[in-house]
This record gives sequence, C-alpha cells and structure tokens, in this order.
Amino acid sequence: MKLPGKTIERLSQYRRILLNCLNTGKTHIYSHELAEILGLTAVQVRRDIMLMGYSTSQKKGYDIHELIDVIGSILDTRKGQNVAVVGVGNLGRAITGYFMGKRSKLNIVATFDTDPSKVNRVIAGVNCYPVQQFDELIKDLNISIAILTVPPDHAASVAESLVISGIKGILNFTSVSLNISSHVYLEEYDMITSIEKVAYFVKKNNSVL
Amino acid sequence: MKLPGKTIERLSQYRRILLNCLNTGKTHIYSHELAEILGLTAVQVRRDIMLMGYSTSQKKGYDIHELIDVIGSILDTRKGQNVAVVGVGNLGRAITGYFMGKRSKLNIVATFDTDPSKVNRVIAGVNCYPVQQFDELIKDLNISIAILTVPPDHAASVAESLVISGIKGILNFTSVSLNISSHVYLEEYDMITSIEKVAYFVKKNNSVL
DNA sequence: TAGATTGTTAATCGATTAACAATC
DNA sequence: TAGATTGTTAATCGATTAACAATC
Repeated sequence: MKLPGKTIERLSQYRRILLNCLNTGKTHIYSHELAEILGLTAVQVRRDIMLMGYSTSQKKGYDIHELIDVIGSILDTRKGQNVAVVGVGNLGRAITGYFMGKRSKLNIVATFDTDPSKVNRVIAGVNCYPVQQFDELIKDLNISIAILTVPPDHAASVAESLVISGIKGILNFTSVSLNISSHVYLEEYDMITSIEKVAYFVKKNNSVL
Repeated sequence: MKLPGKTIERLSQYRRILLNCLNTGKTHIYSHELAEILGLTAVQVRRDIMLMGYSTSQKKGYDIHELIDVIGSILDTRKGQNVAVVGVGNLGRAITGYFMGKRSKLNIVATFDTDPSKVNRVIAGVNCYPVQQFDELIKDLNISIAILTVPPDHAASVAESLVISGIKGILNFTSVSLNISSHVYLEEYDMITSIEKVAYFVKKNNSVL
C-alpha cells in the first residue's frame, strides 16, 4: 500500500486532533467535525480514511480509539524509530524540547554539535555528542532519521556524513538545498520561504481590496 | 497577475540561490543550473520565470542581477513589510535570530511575550513587548504579519487577538490549527507532521528494499 | 420513514512535464 | 552551421471535489 504524501501529512494531523479529543471524553467523531477543525472538507477526510483501508459500520461517526490505532498502523513501526537532532542551536533545542513532551513512536535519542560547551551534556533532556561520533552512534543507537539544524555553511558536509553513516531520512531545516543520494528520504523546510509566501499573499490581498 | 503558491515558494528559493551566486562573482546562470541546485527540472524553472513575465534575449543564461530584481518586484513591497514574532521561546528566538542576519524587505520590528523576565528587554536583537500591547503596537509599528510561536494552549486566543488587531497574515508554527477570518492569510507549519512524514517514508523505503 | 452520514466513482482542478519551435 | 538554450503549448499526472448510492 502506497499512500500519497499529502494524505500522510493529514493522517498525522488527524491523529493529533483525535488524541486531543480523547482527553475531552469524546468517543466518536464525524468526518465533518475533523474537517472543520483542520479546515478541510469532510469528503477529503473520508477519502483519506478510505485510503487507509478502514471503514466503520456505524453512521454515528468514527470510533476515535479505532481511528488512532489505524493511523498508528500506517505511520508507526512496531519498535519505534530513533531520531537525532544535528545542530543544537535555538532551533535544535526548540525541536528537541517540542518532542520530549510527546509520547510517540519517534524518539530523539541523541543530539550532535561541535561546540565544546554543549558536547557531552544533557540538553533539552537528551545527550549531546560531538559530531565526530556520528558514525558510531548512528549504528549503536540505531538512528534512522536526522533533523538537520546546523548553520548553513555546515549543512552540505554534515548531510554527506549523515548519508555515509547510513541514515535513512533527513528533515532539513537549513536554508541550503541538499543534493543527496536518492536512497535517503529528504524533506526540506525553509522558514524564509514560508514567511516570504505569507508576505506575498498579504501584499496581494491588500492590493485587491 | 496571480501566481500560484508553489511558484511563489520557488521564486523565494531562486532568489536565495541567486544572492549566493553573486558572492562568487558569477553574472549569469542557466535554467538547468538553478534546477540542479534546487532539485527541480529546468523546464519548471523556465516556466516560473515565464510566469513572472520576464524573458531574456540572450541564450547564455539569465542575468543574475536582473532576475533578482524581477523576483523582488514580485515578492517585495517598496517600503517593506513589518513582522512580529509572537512567543519568544526557543523557536521564536531561533526565527528572530535567523532573520536578523538577512538584508530583506521583511523586518522583524517587535516580539511579544507574557513572561515578565522577557518583556521590555531586547531579545535576539529586537524589543520584546508584553502581549497586552499588541493592539497598540501593531498599529503604531505598522505590523502586517505575525509569526506565531506561542505554546499550543495559547495559540487560538492569541491568534484571535491578532486578527482583531488588524494583522493581515499569520505564519502559525504551533501545533494548533487556527480557524480565523478568511481575510487574514494563514500559513500553517507543523514540524511533528513533517517528521512523521519522513518517518513514514523511511519505513516504506526500508520495507521495499 | 426522513435525515444524516459514510464510501466511492467520476469529474474537475491545478501543477508538472513532454514536446518542440525559435533563437543565439 | 550545429549545439545549446529559452519560451510556450499541449499532454500528463496527481490531488481535490462533486455527485450520488448505500446505510444507519
């Protein structure tokens, strides 16, 4: 089964909403409720759920527990996946801290940096190691995913070391586009681009009014 | 002229690359070079450039200066746009610091927080104000864009205040989906979703091999 | 039953790519 | 000229939405 990337993103969002709903004592949820919360259409929600191969016999909405489990069976692995944050600046710390609160099948098990004042300490609840120990620790700790938050001028070389060490996926927050082996799944996010996009549409909307 | 969102994102990326190229003394660039750097096709680059209404008479690549100017004429406003970062945690600081280095038409002119130990200080190079002063400062400083980096439980109410204060665009980094007036341009980014997407495709790739 | 909801196909919409003419 | 490149239309691909049957 191969689901589209856009559907995967939404499944992740559905799950977050559903987990929230559990706290309120709700047991079932309609497609139009999920849609409303996320600003989607109910059809799209139902279609995504259909693509997972799940369906409910009831017409009284989806059982929240069941839906969470089904999404988990798509997104998670049984044993979980280990993640490293590479580059412990403000952004690296933000991400690490963000994650540590969550119970999740994704575990940040190490952070890496070059700064001697950071290395070999616990930062945001996780051990920080010197980048020289990549290769060793990625194997020892069975890390398959790296979140890249190093300064731009280090991005390319660090990414290359990560690939050589056998990392399987990289989420790249640096402003540098990476050109790496296609065996490694790469997701890029550039916040400058996002904010420039917002600025463009703000400008456009204004000139329309 | 109404350009698609995806094109706008790429224009922002083209410009960043082009600015970099200037430092190397390069004066012209081929569509296939830009494409290569960003992992796109040359056709897509040329099409985006076409959509801007620009064309070059030369077959020796695009003049880098000209291209930067043309992109600027699309993305920028003459006087620039003022931006506020709302919520000065690690992420807010990361974003603020990230921006301050750049010469850009987007200026972070204020940050906001509730924490008394942060308020009325300069953080990452920008004044931090108490959230109570939103309304006043958004008008006084002519802030049209907010970057939302508050804790999840404050996201909805803070967003509402922002909308009431007359903000025109919000870039939402909280994990809460906002339901706000459609007059305000909203761009959402959820890093949990991104990392879960990477994890999914890592899992998939592995099971394929 | 009537009304609301789910499940699913077909149609539409939007974005990317293929193909190729024009030009240096 | 031959080869490389740009500019642009048409075709393709992928994602969303409309329409509607089925069911509680």
